Amino acid sequence: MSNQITLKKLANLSNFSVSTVSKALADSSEISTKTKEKVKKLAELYNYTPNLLAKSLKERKTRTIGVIIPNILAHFFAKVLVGIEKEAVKHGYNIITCISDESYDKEVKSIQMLASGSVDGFIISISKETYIKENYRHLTTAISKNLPVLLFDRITDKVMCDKVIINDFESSYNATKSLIQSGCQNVIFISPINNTSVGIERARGYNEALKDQKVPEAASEILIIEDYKKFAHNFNHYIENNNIDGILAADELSAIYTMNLVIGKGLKVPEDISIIGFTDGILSENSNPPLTTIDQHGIELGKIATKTLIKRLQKDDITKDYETVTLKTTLIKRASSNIS
Amino acid sequence: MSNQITLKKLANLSNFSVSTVSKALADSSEISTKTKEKVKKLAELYNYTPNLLAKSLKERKTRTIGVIIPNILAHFFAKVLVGIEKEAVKHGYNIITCISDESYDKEVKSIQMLASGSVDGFIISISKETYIKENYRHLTTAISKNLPVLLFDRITDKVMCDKVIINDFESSYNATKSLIQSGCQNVIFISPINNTSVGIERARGYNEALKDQKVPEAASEILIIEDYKKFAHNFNHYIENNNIDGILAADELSAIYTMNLVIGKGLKVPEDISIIGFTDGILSENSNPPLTTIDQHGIELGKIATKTLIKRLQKDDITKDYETVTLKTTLIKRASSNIS
DNA sequence: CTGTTAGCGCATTCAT
DNA sequence: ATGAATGCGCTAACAG
Repeated sequence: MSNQITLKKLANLSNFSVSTVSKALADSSEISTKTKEKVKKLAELYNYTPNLLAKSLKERKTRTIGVIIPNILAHFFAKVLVGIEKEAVKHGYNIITCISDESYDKEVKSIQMLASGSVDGFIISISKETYIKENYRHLTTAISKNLPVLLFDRITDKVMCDKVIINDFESSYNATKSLIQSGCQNVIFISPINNTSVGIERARGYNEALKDQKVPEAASEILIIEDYKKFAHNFNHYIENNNIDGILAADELSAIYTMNLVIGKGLKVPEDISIIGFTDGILSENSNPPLTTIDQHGIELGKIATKTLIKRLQKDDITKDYETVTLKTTLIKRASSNIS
Repeated sequence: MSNQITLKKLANLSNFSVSTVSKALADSSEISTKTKEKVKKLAELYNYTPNLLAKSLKERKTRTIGVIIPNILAHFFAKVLVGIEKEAVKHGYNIITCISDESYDKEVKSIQMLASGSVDGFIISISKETYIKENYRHLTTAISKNLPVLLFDRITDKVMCDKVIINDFESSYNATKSLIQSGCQNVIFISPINNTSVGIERARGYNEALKDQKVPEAASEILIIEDYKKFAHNFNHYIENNNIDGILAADELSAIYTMNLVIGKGLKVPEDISIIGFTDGILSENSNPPLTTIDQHGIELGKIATKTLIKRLQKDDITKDYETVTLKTTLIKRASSNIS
């Protein structure tokens, strides 16, 4: 740490006691105006800033939020992080960010570490591996230690807490419906997030829409991406043998990646195949053709998540009246589809 | 904070004193094996984890690094952050991330806040606005408080500290040279980071290469991007009146954005115009055509920055033998250019 | 109005 | 081998 100026030093310099200095700086009504002025001037002069660690220890709260994100390179999560950071700063909170990298172990370790006094609560999106292990004890443990948890986007029913999500089912349902109404007969669904809550809901929306639209003998196929290289191989094969004219992808990268495969095959987008993706990120905006996409409003989501958590932090009883906020997405029409 | 289990509670439960428990858990040679066993078992049972805040306060170090980044939505910075986080965790450090959003005020405030006991040192990339204000006092102040600062990518001569950069001049020089050698006669340079150290070096590399290659009557033009919308307007105009056949862009987004403008004008890439960008990100890889780009090895850069800072943190005298690490970039040839 | 005292949770020096 | 006492920097109850 550092050669910091402390209350003690200020006390020595001013010939007041430590507590008087402390109160003076806090503008306590107990202290005379003269003393306050003197002390404040001195503090200014020496550029005093209170040691936040000591303050946190004393007050038993840190004004810091722990954020656990699966992958910062996905534009959606980066956007959410921007929103979280902005809103946190606005309320005088700091954030400590950990990247789980889709690993259960890293998620657990990060939470354990931060739960040892470093944060007042958590904002978390669950890693893929955690869904596979189906073990959410690290989350419930945190809550039982009085550290509120807010889950966003990738959530689970197994943990009782505040949640902020988007209307995944509906968004997916509507996008699929739009594709069909624009003339697509054979729409497939592509997902690299198959086992997350989000992936499941989006797949369900796709399936329901197909059912409701009753296209005779329509394709109904969900292609899972685990490894992009392998997927490219399989997809190229698939597209030769199947008469596809519409694709809904569960995230941004998979949409763009698939679009490039389609174009690479000599097919035209959207003339031969219409494509819609999720997340309105930098990729969708700048692809060629630009991608029709479902804007998840990541920054807004991050802000709301943070607001909700901070509200929770200010409550006495942390385990009551949990709320689940569901944000509405926006379909942004661009040249990769013909939907109206 | 929380209903944490503390040394004190463990002491009560075990009928040992706080200090004995503390020593036992630290495996001190002063304590008998039996006592150690008892205490450790109890600690395990109650899931004891030391309060890091108290530990930090006591030991006067936090094992936390403050990271200040201009914009997390730029893929390069996101990659660096991944590297920083990975390396930090590896050494038992946490990171607190602040996004300056290219604002001087936010940069200053973040550093002030974190300098009040929350971190042991900083990893920073300077905001655009800070370059304009030319005020780096917040950085030198941190250093004088014994909080080491490491600058990466966007650096300044005005602050003495460790630095990690890439060979911007050389990379830009070589890219320009490659374009010319591939047959380009009129190469322009496009930069949205005009007033940063990085932007200046890259522009210098471009200019030097033009000079050395001695193309007769070659174009030599640097287009600055401040607002993308305005730039689009100007560029469309520019390209109608100038016979351009090569573009070097100072970052990834500007490269892709410009490429789309070019294509929108009905020109072919790379047949009519070759394009090279900086940063090997998700955009370059998935654009159409894929972008020839200068890989800055962001993740690696982040790791090295973190390693360097941690090394510094372990030194006694923090103000000696500063080092500047310069990483070599890699030119990745893709279809947006014809370079060999 | 100001100062003394105590305590947040921990590590550590100094008794015993 | 164990425990008491001290202090990291701060706030706050209590005393004067």
